[in-house]
Amino acid sequence: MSLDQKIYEQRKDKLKQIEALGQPAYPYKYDATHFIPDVLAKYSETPAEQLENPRVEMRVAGRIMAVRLMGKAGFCHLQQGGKRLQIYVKKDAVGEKGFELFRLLDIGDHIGVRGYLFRTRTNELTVHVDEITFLAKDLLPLPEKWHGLQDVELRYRQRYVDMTMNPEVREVFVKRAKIVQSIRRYFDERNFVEVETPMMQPLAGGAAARPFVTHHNTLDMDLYLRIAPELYLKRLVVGGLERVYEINRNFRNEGISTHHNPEFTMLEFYQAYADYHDLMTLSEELLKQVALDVNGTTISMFEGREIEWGKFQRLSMREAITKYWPEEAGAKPEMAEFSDRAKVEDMVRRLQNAKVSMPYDPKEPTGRAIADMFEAVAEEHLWEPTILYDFPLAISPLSKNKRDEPEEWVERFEIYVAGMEIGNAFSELNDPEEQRRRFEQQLSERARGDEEAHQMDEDYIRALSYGMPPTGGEGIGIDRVTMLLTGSPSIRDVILFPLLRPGKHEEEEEGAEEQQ
RNA sequence: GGGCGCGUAGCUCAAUUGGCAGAGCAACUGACUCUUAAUCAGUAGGUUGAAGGUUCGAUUCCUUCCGCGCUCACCA
Repeated sequence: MSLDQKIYEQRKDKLKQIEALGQPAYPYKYDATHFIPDVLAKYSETPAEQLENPRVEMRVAGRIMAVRLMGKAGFCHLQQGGKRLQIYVKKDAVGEKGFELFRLLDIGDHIGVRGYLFRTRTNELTVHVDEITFLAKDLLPLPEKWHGLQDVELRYRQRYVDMTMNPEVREVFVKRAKIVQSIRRYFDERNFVEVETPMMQPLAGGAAARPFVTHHNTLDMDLYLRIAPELYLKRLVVGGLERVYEINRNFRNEGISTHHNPEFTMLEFYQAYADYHDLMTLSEELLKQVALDVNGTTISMFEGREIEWGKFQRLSMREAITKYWPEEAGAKPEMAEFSDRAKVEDMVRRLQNAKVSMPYDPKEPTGRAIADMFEAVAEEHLWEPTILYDFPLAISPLSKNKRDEPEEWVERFEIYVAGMEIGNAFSELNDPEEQRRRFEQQLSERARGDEEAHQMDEDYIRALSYGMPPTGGEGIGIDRVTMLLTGSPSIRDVILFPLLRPGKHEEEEEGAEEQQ
């Protein structure tokens, strides 16, 4: 028998003994009068004399996280809401049976206690218990009390243990909830309507990514998990929801890294009668507000460096390439050179000669080469919140042409913080005929082997043909914003149950199923 | 997918050049009515991720596989 099983059996036996004392093994409820974090907040400064007269009576519940038993009395720490409150259990106070129960408790058990607040000799706020109510047994041993659960894989697989042992994990997810709450409030206050659009789509559009495929049995049709809600949300703008937003999951069949999880949460919003300049202002205001709501300050720490959310820099893609152009690649390019294919090819060659690693395919459009140059040269330097604007048309099939340079450029920007892309926005293309040409261009990219190129979406073109007002649209990655605002270095630290390979246990079960 | 690293008791970690697989916590028994990583005395707990190879002898060296982490590529 393994140790785990042995402890499991021992504790089941203790549970029987607890029942024999007249306590139900799995009672239905406990009427607590106080919540432990509130008790700590309210009485942490109250001096001992003041707690004596009048006594602060209460019932509190929690999970036992530490036990110090000394013969006929003992101390425990009870954990609730990520905080711990000490309780003092004395045989004289809880009686023979009560103390018998106390001795049968293990670290990890849930109990409720009735008593009053006092301060110990070391001045720790403590509940003086006169009655213990058993609430639930922990049959499996919790990790070591001092180091907690460190194994990263186990932390993700058994998040319930991780959150019990590591209160800072709980904090991250509480903050994540606040981030979403803050975003909702921002848009609700501005008359945006929150909607939910299909996650299973016959065509996976609205972004450049490989989709997951699934199948509907009754209709006998393949469906794709959405890579973006974009095209559906714009159909809604056509239909008269002039301000609309959605916060939900996207699924992309791509690699997994510290910055990528196959399912991730995205905010997308569309505002009729706005262009990308309006969205730049909105984005700055939104992100500053969210930082304030969540952390109470516009400064957050990430990888040991400060991020100031109150101040954004704005750079065009061409400016960024020029600004961070490496010395080894020769003279910085002039603005005009970006419109000349031969000059752009020369820039790529100079970068590659300077040992800057970047992909380049001479058959691809000039615009893609420019975007790749940006990623190779500038992206990592964009630590302070940056609005990077004006993108090549070739990589932006859904954006409106830039009004003063319509041939090669579109009105699109991305938001970068700590070298990470967290947002993408543009003046939405609403000319159905131009949209059809863009899709056709994408189809030829697809034929060339680009699996991520956009597909033709006839119904979307039909929707645009009914007339979409001028509209600005934007997507913001909630997971990455959460990383930045909570100082979490990996996206897996801000996703409760990140995708992992099946563990040993699941593999065995799977094997058993296959044999049936 | 490529490169680097890791996997030892439930948890956190040791183990000299290849030479009897250990500690702390958790668990169990006992003592202890203000402890706080409680203390003290004792007990139990291992297919060293898996399979194979080299060797008198493998946690240690080699091969393959599995899982995880970091990193590069792709992506947001």
